[in-house]
Amino acid sequence: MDTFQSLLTRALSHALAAAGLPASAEVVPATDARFGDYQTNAALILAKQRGENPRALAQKIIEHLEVAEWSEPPTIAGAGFINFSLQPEALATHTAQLLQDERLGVPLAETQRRIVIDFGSPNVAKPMHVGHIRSNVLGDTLARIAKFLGHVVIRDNHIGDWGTQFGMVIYGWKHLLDRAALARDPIAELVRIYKTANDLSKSDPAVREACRNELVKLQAGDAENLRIWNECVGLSMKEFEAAYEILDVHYDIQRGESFYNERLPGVVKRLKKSGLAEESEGAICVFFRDIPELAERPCIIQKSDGGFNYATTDIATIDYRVHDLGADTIWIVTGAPQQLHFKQIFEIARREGFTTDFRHITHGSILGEDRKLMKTRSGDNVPLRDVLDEAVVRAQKIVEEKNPDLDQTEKDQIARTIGIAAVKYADLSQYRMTDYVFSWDRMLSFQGNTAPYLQNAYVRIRSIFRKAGTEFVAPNELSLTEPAELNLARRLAQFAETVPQVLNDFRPNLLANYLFELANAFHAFYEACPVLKAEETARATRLALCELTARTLRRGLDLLGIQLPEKM
RNA sequence: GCGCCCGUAGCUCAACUGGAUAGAGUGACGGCCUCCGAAGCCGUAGGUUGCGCGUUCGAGCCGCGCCGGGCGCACCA
Repeated sequence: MDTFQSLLTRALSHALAAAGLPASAEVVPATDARFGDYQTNAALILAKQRGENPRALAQKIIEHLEVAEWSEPPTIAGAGFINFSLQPEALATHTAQLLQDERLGVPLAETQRRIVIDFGSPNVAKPMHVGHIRSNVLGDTLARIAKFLGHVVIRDNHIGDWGTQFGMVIYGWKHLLDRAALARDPIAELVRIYKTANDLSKSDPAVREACRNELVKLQAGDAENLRIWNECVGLSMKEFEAAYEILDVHYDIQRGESFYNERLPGVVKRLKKSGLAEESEGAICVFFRDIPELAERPCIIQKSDGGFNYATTDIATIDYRVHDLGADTIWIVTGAPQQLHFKQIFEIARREGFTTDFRHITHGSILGEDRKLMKTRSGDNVPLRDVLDEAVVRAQKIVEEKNPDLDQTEKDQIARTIGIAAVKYADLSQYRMTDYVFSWDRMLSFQGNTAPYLQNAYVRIRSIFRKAGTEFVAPNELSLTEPAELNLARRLAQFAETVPQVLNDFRPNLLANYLFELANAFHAFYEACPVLKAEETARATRLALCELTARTLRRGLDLLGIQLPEKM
């Protein structure tokens, strides 16, 4: 089924053609309700190009517009806008159709793509902290939406399981490990031995040398070091999996950096052979002398000591994703600091002849109280688990206060659903590029534009259906008369227009904002229009609106990776 | 020094990619539970969109220059 926006856009194209005008123009949602529901500035744009009077041109377009099936007669306003107001009957028909549509009107993407989405990428032997929420939640949501729009999606967790830090971890494991502490909290103990080894190696050259030897042995395939490495990876993975379970974030594949290890020499050989890479100051580099902003910034793919680095790994990773996984599109979700790196990597891939659609999807940082980046090293970062635990605890208090009569297991379940949702939504509902200072209260707010507000709308609907006591049957016809009913129907119709828009610039906050407005329209409807007590036709219509709102909320929140309780 | 990102109500954020009188939440103040769940609804107050030029019918959005904050710039990832 079509959205009103696409129906009107098509009608506009026909009208422009009929009027002998260039037929590319767009109808967009009205910027303000007092201008109607949709608008187009086609006349303004064309008038400028042709040096004509915009209002006269608008009049000419209107004469050819055939939109009576959905809209009141279009009007000209302001400098030459054409405004459309949907007819109540058209909205009623549309709402009835949405109730028959599994996809709630959301169209499939025109061309289906095969997308590898790289997000999360935690490092072994390091704890997950608040900063990891962003990449995980953003990447997971984009994956869900891409999939819903019909793309083939492969979510890949590019785990940091290889690299120089393992020299210190293994040294620490052999000389500093406290087995009891490891059993209690494996990651904390791994961090401790890593930090200690790191500190020691700074002051003691012998330790530094020992660490480097452990690394060399690991890379040479030493059995014991491999065993230790494996155990560290296993312990970290267990920790990650627990977080993913709580966050409801999932991966299709997990290819750590170690997976690409044996491919690295081939990468360097290939790039040297093709002339893209050259030696400089003992290292093998790719230069971008023809690109001004990269001219002074070569990309090192082999260090002067012969070792490889993450650039080498990332080139091998692209290779694997395109050739082995068949990706035609790769999305990499990371923080903004890595922008230069991926600019280089993508440029190398292009020079090698890759035609893949590469996107580096960056996000802002979570800052500490000092307005500085929260770094793993600095120690003042907040562990992910603490945030999630605190979220649940705060939710428990409120559930206890609002709904003390529920039994305890139900209360716990609800608190978990609400608390985790609040954390995820706090991040998803804002523009991905903005930095913000971490604050418990902002992340764990349950009022206003928050997940619990949306969940509450859903819960109110579930409550109505429990009281109604009958299975919902979609009526053939609706009759929308009250302003609150019409408003809600309008919002419901916009879901299909909003979801695809998220992927234009990778902005889940557009969907979050939409859902907030939908919930707001529902709450207003709920206050203004009694459902169960209404007379028969109004009751049927209102139940239908409730059902469609519930389905839209469920689908929309599912795309954001947020779950719904039946009660709260 | 060069490059990227951000600057919007006291605070936290929107603004559908250049549209009309810049909108929400929160905090403050005032109303609404005899009625489907008040985690709600309705209202009031709050703005030189960091500053200055420019582009055009029209700028929070585009260009140039400043100011402030964050991040990155050769062998860590």
